[in-house]
Formats: sequence, structure tokens, C-alpha cells
Amino acid sequence: MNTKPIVLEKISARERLLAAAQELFYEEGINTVGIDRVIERAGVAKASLYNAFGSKDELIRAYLTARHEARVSRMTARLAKHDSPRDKILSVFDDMRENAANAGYRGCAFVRANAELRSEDSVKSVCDVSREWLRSLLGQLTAATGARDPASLTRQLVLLYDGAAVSSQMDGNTGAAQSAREAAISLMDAHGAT
Amino acid sequence: MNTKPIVLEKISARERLLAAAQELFYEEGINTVGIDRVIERAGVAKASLYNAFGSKDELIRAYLTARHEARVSRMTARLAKHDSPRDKILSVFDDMRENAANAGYRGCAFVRANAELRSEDSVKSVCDVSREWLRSLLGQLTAATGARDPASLTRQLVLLYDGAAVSSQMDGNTGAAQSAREAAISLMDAHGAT
DNA sequence: ACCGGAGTATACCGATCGGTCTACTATCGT
DNA sequence: ACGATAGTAGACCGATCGGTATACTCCGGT
Repeated sequence: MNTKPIVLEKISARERLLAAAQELFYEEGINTVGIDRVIERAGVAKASLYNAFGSKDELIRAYLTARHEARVSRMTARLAKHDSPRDKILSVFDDMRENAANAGYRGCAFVRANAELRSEDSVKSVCDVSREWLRSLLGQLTAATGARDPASLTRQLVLLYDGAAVSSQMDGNTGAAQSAREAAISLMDAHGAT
Repeated sequence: MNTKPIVLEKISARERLLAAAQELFYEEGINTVGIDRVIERAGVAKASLYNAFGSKDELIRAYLTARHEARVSRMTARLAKHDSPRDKILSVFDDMRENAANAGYRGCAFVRANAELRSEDSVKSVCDVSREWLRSLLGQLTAATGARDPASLTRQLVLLYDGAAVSSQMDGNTGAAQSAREAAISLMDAHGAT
């Protein structure tokens, strides 16, 4: 016999911890949620957490990294459906619109996390990676549109993206991403992006 | 003799607590900073805090309320210097630009606070007041410009404002407010605002 | 002269924090 | 049959959390 499929049903303690961290940290905040709440939700022993991650800080980093990677793969799949750079840019806002429609959407996890950090926190670097990824993606797309000043357009589109995340989070405004999408069209037109 | 001016030199415990809260809560976060740190910074006894505010929660609310009122008076003075609604709108972004230039700028205090709140927190309402004030202000101004769809323009301007706050905070991007100002011009033009 | 309000310092409370440690168990491949 | 691996429960640690209580001092108004 080959490897038994039954093994797949067993979810490792690490994965259950990560799943619990996703829910709790995102919904209630990083500082608010203690270790004990996480292991209770995961149904896992405390020692397992420290075997798998070593510290709460590393768990937080793993939580945010997983969040980033999920977004990358989700966005990659979505971008592949479009040909023109303009449509690809708009699909970024479509992605946010769909996310914000989910119950329990609480805005960008990285913005939320950043607001809780003391300065010089090691978690900050994970946030930076995620932000730079989006900035770079939009940078390439705006350049491909033939916009007059792609760097300026990129900065403005990032503002819209961040702003929509904040508005969704603070006002429960599910239409924020749609407003951002409309504004993006105006700004692309103003920059002569095709 | 009338009331002695010497009395003015005495700063009440309440005021010193509020000043300490301003620094610590804004720089390091609401949940991160404990009561003991606040009273130590204020140079005040613990009982004075609970005499003046009753709870940490009330201190937080007072901190944010003071922050809001400071912004209102600052913005009111600035708006009075301009005549056209278009210039008034741009002055909102000028205000942010000046703030972001200050060392130690950490973004919008309300966005930061909101990211730390558990749901149904009494602090949330203070954030809402501040956000509604800005939204209402921009709403009146956009209407006065004669823009085609002032409600839509308002939503988009708020996005830019929030986005600039996030970018300033997370990327240390001191030029974010300037980018937002430029984008605001494009969006006002697109809406036919004079 | 005296009283009350404001402020002080400090001890204390139960709860929770992040983290360590011991001792035990179930399952695996060899 | 065996050791390695991954996991379990739970006691324990010092520190800190928000908050309360006690007892004292200082000062201004009547």
C-alpha cells in the first residue's frame, strides 16, 4: 500500500494554532488576545505552541505571513483572468470589494497589526513585505498602461486601496471598495492610462 | 487683589494625565500602555487618575475627545483663510501634510485606536464622531463646489484622506498627503468641481 | 482656626500576561 | 520490540494588568 489518505484527516497542532490565530488576532487584535485564548481555540497544549513557534511574536509573524501568502495567490489567480493592465488594476479593487462583503471583515490585517506595534517591532517587517508587494504590483501595472506619470499614479492608487480598507473597517462601509474603484478609473483617465 | 496669576502655573493632575495619555497612547498604543506608565509620566498618584477619570476607558475617551477637538479648532482656523470651497478642500490635505511632517507622526489617532478595540467598545463612538465630522465637512464643501455628484466625490476624498494617514503611518511616507492632494485635484476636476 | 477638596505615596487585590517545566501518552518507521 | 517524534495536561514562574483602600499632607475660603 502507498501512504494512507487517512493521515490527511489529522491536522497538525501547528496548523490548528495558525487557524486559531487567524481568527482571534484578526478579529480582536494582537495585543488583546492572549496565548491562553489561542491554545484554547486551537484545542492544543501550551507546550505545542512553543514547540511549533517558540514565542508569541513568532506566531504573530506566521499569522501575518500566511495572510500575505493567501492574498498573493488569490490575487495572482484573479489577475490571470484579465489581459489589459487597466483591467488588472481594477481587479485589485474587485478583490477588496469581495473581501469586504464577507461578514466579519475588519479591514487590512497589516494595517490593524501595525497600529498595535511598539516601534522597532520584528513584526513590522512582515507588514512591510506585504505593502511593498502591492506597491510593486501596482507599479508594474501602471507602467504597462502607458500612463504619463506611472509613479505618481501608483502612489495615488495605493492611497485609494488603503483608504478603502480603513473605511470598510471603521465605518462598516461595504461600498468603500466600489468608491475606490470608481476613483481609480478617474485617476487612471487623468494620467492618460489606457 | 484679584485672582492671583500664580495659580495659572499650577497644572492640575487631570491635565497632566491627559497630556501623558496623549503622548503614550498615541505613540505606543492604547492596550500596550498600562495605567502605571501613564501616572508615572504624568508624575501623579494613581488615586488622582481614578478621581479624575474613573477608569482607563474614560481616560482613553478623554484622550481621543481632546484629540478631536484640537483638530476641529485647528481646521476651523485654517478653513477661514480660504474663500473658495475648492481651496478649503485642499487645505484639509495641507493640514495633514503639515502634521505628517512632524517627527513622531504616527498616523490618525482614531484609526490607530480603532485597530485595538474589541467590538462594541465604548471608545468606538468617539472615533465615529470624529470621522463623521470630517465626512460632513467634506460633504458641505463638495456640494458648494457644484460638483456633479458631490456624495460620490466626498466618499472618494475621504478615501484619499484615510489612505494618506495609513501610508504616512506605515511607510513613514511624508509625501503621502501631497500625493493625496494631487489626487484630490484630479478627482475634483473629474467631478466638475470648480 | 478650621474644614473640605485635591493630591500624595504605597500597599494590596484577583486576574491575566508570556513563558517554562515536568511527566505522561499515542503513533510512527525500522 | 524499540526509540524517535509529536502531542497531551497542568503546575508553576515573575511580571504586569486595571482597580481599590488606607492614611497622610497641603492649601485656600469662610
